[in-house]
Order: sequence, then structure tokens, then C-alpha cells
Amino acid sequence: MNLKQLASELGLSQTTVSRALNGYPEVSEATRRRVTEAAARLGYRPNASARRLATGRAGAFGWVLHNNAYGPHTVEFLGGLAERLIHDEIDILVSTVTTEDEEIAAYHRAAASKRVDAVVLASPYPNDRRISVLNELKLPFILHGRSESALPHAWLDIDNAGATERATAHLLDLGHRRIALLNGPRGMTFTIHREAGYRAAFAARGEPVNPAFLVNSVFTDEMGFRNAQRMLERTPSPTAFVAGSMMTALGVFRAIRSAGLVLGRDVSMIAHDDVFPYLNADNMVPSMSTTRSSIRAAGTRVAELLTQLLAGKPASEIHELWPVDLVLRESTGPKL
Amino acid sequence: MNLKQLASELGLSQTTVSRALNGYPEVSEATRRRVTEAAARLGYRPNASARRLATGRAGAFGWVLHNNAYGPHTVEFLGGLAERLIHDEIDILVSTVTTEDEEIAAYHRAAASKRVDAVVLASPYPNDRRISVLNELKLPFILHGRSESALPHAWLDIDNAGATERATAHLLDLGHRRIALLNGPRGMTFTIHREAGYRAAFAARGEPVNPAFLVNSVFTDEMGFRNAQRMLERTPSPTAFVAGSMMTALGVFRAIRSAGLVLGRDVSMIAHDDVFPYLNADNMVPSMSTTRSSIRAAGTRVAELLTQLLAGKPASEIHELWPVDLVLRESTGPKL
DNA sequence: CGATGTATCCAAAGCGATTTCAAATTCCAG
DNA sequence: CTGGAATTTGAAATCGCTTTGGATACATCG
Repeated sequence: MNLKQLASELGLSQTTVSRALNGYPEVSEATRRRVTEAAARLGYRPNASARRLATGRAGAFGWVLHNNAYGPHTVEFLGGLAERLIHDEIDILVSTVTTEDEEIAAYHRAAASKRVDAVVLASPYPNDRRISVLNELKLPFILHGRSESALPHAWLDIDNAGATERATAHLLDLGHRRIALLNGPRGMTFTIHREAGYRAAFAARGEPVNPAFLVNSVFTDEMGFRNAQRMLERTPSPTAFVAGSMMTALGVFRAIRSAGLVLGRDVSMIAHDDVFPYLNADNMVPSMSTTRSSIRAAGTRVAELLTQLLAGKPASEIHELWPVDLVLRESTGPKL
Repeated sequence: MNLKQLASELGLSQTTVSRALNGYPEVSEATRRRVTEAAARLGYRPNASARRLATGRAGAFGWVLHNNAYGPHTVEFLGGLAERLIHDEIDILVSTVTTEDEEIAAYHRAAASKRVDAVVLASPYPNDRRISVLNELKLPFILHGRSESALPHAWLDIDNAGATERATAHLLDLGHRRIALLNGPRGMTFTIHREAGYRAAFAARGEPVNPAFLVNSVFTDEMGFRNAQRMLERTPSPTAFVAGSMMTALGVFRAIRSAGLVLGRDVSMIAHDDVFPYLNADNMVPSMSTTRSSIRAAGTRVAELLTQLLAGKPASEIHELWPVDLVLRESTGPKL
């Protein structure tokens, strides 16, 4: 069932049917009803490729994943994106790459073949090559995270610095001084922001930072375990941890127990919680104090902002910095 | 830069240029070289929508995610899919739904608007409505998992029954009798298969199964913890666990420690390992005995099989059952 | 009553590829 | 040479939609 068939079925022209279905005003309410009713009854849906060709819009957003960055966050964010875009009948199109060069090649392909209208950039660097590439390609995009690029670009980020500062400050106020920061991979903007927040908290209290307590790695259970274990074996060992993600926190948790310590009494921990449905900070034992910000909600909002960008809103006006909640539970306590 | 421009640039017809680029034989090697060189130099890439409209192929596979099923497996599988499909320039198109009705509506949309050439079905039931729907829609598909549907359908599955049977048998051989099975959500085919494998191992040894040791839930850290904790509080309590996933295993691990027990000595555990890059059974302490099967590899293979299906291979000939490795490490030991 | 709007509707021209059907050229045997 | 096959190229139709630029009918107004 295509437009031509539907039109002849109705004894109308393709023009009128198309207009009726797409909500144009120059068609009477009576025929519009007749058309929409027939379309529903006959199960007509416009051919996506044809419509895209005719309109010049791809009706799809792109999303490039790095093979190594496949954490559980990824799919949450993706879920948020998709959830929002389904209303607008916008597809989301994922591809995977292993290197930055491959990623840039993917953008070139996507732009040249007009496969997507826009893309979402994840895990940006302060000085991110991809931004200039996308600018040259005139492929609209939005950052999930931030960059220091001078080129105008839309972004949505959470307040990593503020969150880490508050978490660290809270631990300092509880009397902790040897606070380990299990941070993300070196170079990423959010990693830098988190370290800045951590240092700011110390600086505000005139306390020195011990660089031995700063670690960088991916946010995995395993790295959390290894890093925490290594630090706990050392003397002096940390009395508190600021963990980069709930995955990391699980590893730290095991390391603490392995060392024969009790979380929330001997050692404190605050973890960043991206709000995974399958990993609830409230239900852990002891329940976990967290800095919390839903990554799924961020995905939804990013989709919305990208829609606005395509609607003509200037990129320079699309900047959102989300505050992060600090939720105190049982995993934090005063230094013994 | 579109085909017309490229053709006039070369002083050739669109026909010839199109043929040269698509590898048709009726074009001289000389002009083919000239064309491909010019295309590369000018950065020409065919417009995806136009090509799709002309060929009638969407050049995309669909993949519907349930919002609640967003585990870490999902993204691994997706990664495998995408990794393979990028070679063929096939897009993968994800959408999210919250109910089965929504999922079916999504298939209707996709089929009617010819948005995808085929779809991948995840987490099937023995009697899965989606199979008949897709059959009626004539939308090619492949199952990741199995169903008992009489309709011909392609599938790839791992040997869940065999894996669970071997794991259970091994624990029985070590002297364990009170073996808890932390299984998946009730109703899913793989859940049924796993329970069957578990029961088969007991039956083969003439041992009775205690239904109190069978639990069903999603594979999350949290449910692992809760279920394990509950069972360990009971008398008699299990001396061994067969955990449905590494996420579950992490929770069980915590519950075991919480109970003051030592994994690998007081209690044994074998977990199913989907081979997440960020959760390594080998690096846990104690290292985890697992039944192992890479879900990413499955994704890659599913993509391949789907390509074959579209190339004309009958669905009834596309059946793959992957064996599952049993890897023994430190988390399993003889019953005390 | 003619002129001017104002609703409605339609024919046809795109969008940018692929593909059918022919035409032009080259090659070779007779 | 020449006729016919083999090779190489092109014009034009096609995919299914959107959109431009009229048409047509009817109401309104001076």
C-alpha cells in the first residue's frame, strides 16, 4: 500500500492525501478525516526512504560507540535517547569503531551519504578533534559532556566538578583526610572536572592533596577492585573512597571486605550513581552514599535538545549543566 | 556531490558511473578505474535514501529493546552486531519499548514503512507471539535464543541446558547437594532450558531436587544479593550456587561474605559469564568458575546469519547451537 | 454583476539513486 | 570490406514521496 494506491482508493490526488496526512492546512477537515481514517484502515505508512529522499531529511540521529567504551552506561543513555525519539519517528543509528580515526571516517560517511541528520558525541575531550570535523562536515551535533573547543557547539553535561567537590567536602567534614579518588580515564573532560572538584574541596579547607590517592582507570568492577586493593595495602591507606561509578564501587566494596574492613565504619565511600535499574544504591548492604544523576534522563534530554538544534535553535544557546544530587546513606561515616 | 555531478565531471552518463562504482561487469576496466578514482577524490558517496528507494532495500537491521531489559548484555550483543554490519554498510536501528504490544507495533511500523530489511529478536519465549507477527509481516528475522514455534525461523542460541547441567553436575560431583539455581525470569526459553539442565544433572545421579533452591529473577547484582542472602539465612542453606550471570554473581558474592562465609571454601559458585570486557572472572578474588560464552561473538554471528537469510538461505537451515565452556577456577571446591 | 479573495484540490516536477532497453562502438571471422 | 557478435555506453523509466504552481469552485464585496 503506497501513496498512489491510497490516493486512487480515495479518489483523491497524491498531493491531497500527502497533505492531509502531514497536517497541512489547505485541506478540508472532512477529507482529512476521510484520508486519515482510510490510511489507518488500510495500514498505510509512508515509505521511509522515499520520504527521506523527498524531504532531504534523514529522519535519523547517529551515535558512534567505541568498542572499548561499552559500559553499562552506554545502553542506559541509548535507552533515554531512543525513548524520546520514537515519538518523532526518528531512528537512531548506532555504529561501532575501535579508533578515533575510524570514528571520524564514520562521520564522513554519514555526512556524505546523508544517512543521519545529526549525531551525538559522547565522552568528549577538552580539545576534541571530532568537534572541528563535524563543524567542517556541517553535520549538526551535541555533546554529552563538555569540551573547551572555541567552535560553537551544543552540549549537555552534569556538574562533575560540583558533585565531586561536594562528595569530597562531605568526607573531609566527617574527618577523613586520606580520601582516594577513583577517577575516569585520563584526558576526558569529566575526569579533569572531577579531579578539579576534588582538589577544590581540599583547597577550600587548606588541606594538601596526596597524589598517591588519585587513580585513573575505566569504570569497571575489576579496576575498582584492583585499585582499591592496592591502595588499602599501602600505609597509610585511605579511609574513604570517592568512586567514579557504581561498577567501580562494587569492586572497591570487595576490596574493602577482602582487607577485613567494614564499609561505613572503618572505611567510607561515596560513589557516582548513573542510576542503573539493575544496581540500586539503596538496596546494597550497607546502602551506598552516592552522587546521583540519571544518565538515561540525560539521553532523553539530549535527544530533545538535538531536535531543537535541528529546528534552528543556535548551538551557542544549547548548553545545559545539570546539578548532581548528593545522597547520603550508610556507606559514609565519621573517621574513626 | 551527487551522481549527476560526478557523471558530468567525468563526461560519462549516470548509468555508467553507477555501474562502475557498483562493480557491474559491463564497464571497461579503464573507465572503472577513472570513475572510482574520481569518486574517491571528490568524496562522492551515494545518497543512502535515494539508493534505498531505488533498490527497495533499506540497508538496515532493526533491534528492539525493552526498557526493563537494559542489562549490560544488551550493549555487548549490540556491539557484536554493529561490528559485523559496518562492513556491509548496513545500519542498525534501535528502538525502545516498554510492552510487548509496543514492540509489535514497532514491527508493524518498521515493516510498513520499509525502514529495515530484517530484525533481531532477543529473549524469546517458547511460544512467542512475535514470531507469528513477523511471519505475517513477511519481515525476515532471527532469534537470539530459541522458541518452540512451529513456524520456520532462523535462530542462534547457546546450549543453556547443557551448560547448566555440566555446572550442576560438577558441583554434585564435588559432593554438594544443596545447590541453588539463580535462574532468569520465568517463562523465557533460556530460563526453562537452564532449569531443565539443572534437573537433568540431579536426575542423572538419582538425587532429588529441592524446589526451595530454585529462584527466578532478573540478572542483577541486587537480585543476586537478595536471593542469596535469603537462602543463606534459611536452614538448611545452600552450599553451592549456580548464578545466572556475572551480575548476579557479584550480588551472591556479597551475600556470602555478609554471612561470614568464604567463597570457594564454605560455599561454591559457578556463574554464567557473558564475557564482559569490564568484568573479568579471572581477576576476581577468588577467581570465578564460570560457564562461558561470549555474547558479543553471538551478536557478530547473528549479523552474519541474518545477512545469509536475506541472501536467500532458508530460515529452516539457519540454526546454530553454541556449546558453552565450563571454566573451573577458585570459586568451586568440594563440600566441606 | 464583475472583481477579488479564499478554500480545496490536482498535475507535474523534483529528490538521487538503480535498472531496463537500446544504441554506439569495437572486434573478428568470412 | 562487411556483417554479426561482443563489448561498452546512455536515455529514460522507476522507486514513492513532497512540494511548487496552478486550477476550480464558491463566497464576499463594492
